[in-house]
Amino acid sequence: MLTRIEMEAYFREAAEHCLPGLSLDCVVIGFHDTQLKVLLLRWKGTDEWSLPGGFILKTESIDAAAQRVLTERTGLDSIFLHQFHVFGEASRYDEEQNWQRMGLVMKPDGTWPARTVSVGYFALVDFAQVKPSPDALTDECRWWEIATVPDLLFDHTHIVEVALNTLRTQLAWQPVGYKLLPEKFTMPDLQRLYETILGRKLDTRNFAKKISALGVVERLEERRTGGAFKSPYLYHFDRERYAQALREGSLGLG
Amino acid sequence: MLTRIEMEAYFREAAEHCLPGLSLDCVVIGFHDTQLKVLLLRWKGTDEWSLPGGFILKTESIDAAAQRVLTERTGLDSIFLHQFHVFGEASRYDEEQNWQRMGLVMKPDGTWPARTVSVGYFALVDFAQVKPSPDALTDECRWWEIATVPDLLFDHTHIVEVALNTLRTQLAWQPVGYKLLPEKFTMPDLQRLYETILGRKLDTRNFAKKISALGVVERLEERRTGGAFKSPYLYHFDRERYAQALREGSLGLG
DNA sequence: CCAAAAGTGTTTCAGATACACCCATGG
DNA sequence: CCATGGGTGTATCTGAAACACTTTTGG
Repeated sequence: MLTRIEMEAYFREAAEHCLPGLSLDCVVIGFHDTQLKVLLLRWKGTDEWSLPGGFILKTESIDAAAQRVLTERTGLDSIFLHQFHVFGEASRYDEEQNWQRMGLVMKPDGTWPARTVSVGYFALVDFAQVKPSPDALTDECRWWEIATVPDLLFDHTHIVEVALNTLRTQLAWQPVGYKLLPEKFTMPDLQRLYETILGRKLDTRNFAKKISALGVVERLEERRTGGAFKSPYLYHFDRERYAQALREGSLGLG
Repeated sequence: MLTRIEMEAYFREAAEHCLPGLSLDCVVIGFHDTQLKVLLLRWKGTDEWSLPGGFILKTESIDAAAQRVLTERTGLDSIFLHQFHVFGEASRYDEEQNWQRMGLVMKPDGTWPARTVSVGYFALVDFAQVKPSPDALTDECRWWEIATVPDLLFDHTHIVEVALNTLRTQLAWQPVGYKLLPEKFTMPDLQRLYETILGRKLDTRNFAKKISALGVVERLEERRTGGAFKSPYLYHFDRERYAQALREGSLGLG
């Protein structure tokens, strides 16, 4: 449980160096084991989870702040980030209940932290490269399957929903495959990824045909061995052609 | 030119009732005479133009604030608004030059107004319904053709660019026709609108065929008379089917 | 040898594109 | 009567969807 001392130090620090009333929250998305995952933090001494987020330094751009926050949480240093929405409902921080769930105590003057507007980012990361680490206010940082995410603090459940919706509708213009898959991947990997995001099955032959026709991937001699059953070929993206397909919005697939 | 008194009153007012460091700017888009137009304000006693914008009351959601700001500028009271991006570069308000262009004088302590983060909205409105009116700090409020928009204050030129790009890439999911055209319109009106946004000519027969196939419009008995040449039929949108086509993203048209 | 995933081509259909002429209207 | 934009149908092509069997591998 957070002590009053810890909480006060945290907010004093933020008030001094950061923009007032503005924060950011990141929906970090990874893909593993045919599932989309999202990175969540658990608040000290509680069972309450929230998105990784933070404040913006007075001399820092919001994009840079998001990078900084995520570098600390994931150990990665050049993360694909996309700002997707601002959450500015007057009520989003109004409820005392949320602060109590976090294990925060009231400020000495009997009030709770004031209304904050939050800028939402989604990050697309290679699951395998991330080393999740909690911060001073949280006990744990780990991946959750999208389908099993618990009820989050504040409006974070809503923020996750909006992020996923945005990802779906912008599938054609976002580097989903490029950023979520490792350097080398198999055609079934890529297909599972699209199926998961779109929420429906795709035809194997048509999928392979379309991806090949776009020329965004190159097949390697290598195969992935060690799994059960027939060993699939490995592929990697052709950086140039992938970028071009994104510009033209031809990676929507349906 | 704005006096120090006026400026001070304005910022004192804002500081007292509004969220600090946060503003919003609106790219109000209309369509007239085969051209997209944007609504701009001219600052008192200067030739400098900017987007209509404002601050967010402490108890108000950002969306509500945008509605409020635009109601005052356009005379409309239920405007289609879409939040599309947050502009949070640390440098966007840094340059004294911008404040000087606006005709603002330095604050008494020798500083300029501090960094502000701005939430960008685009509004789609029926050109004919708008009654542009300036506010206390501006002399004039009027439509500009997109192609002839002058160099705007701060990063507003950039904001307009981002708004138009967003409009183009989200064409399939935004109620562009429904909101930009009047109640009754002709097929050529609708086609010109799409051509303008997409930046290319479309085939008349194919366009009419596709729109009809989607069933989003209904042809009226009435024709538009008074123009030169053959009188075109009038149409109106089928509200239900239009909404459905938007949900399915089938109004992209190529 | 069996179970399960990987890999591969052809046919069919729908939607997109290309294309040209007559009509109505105001000046 | 003429200049200009409005209105309409068909043939063709391209890309999407439907569809099944053989191969490989570990257990």
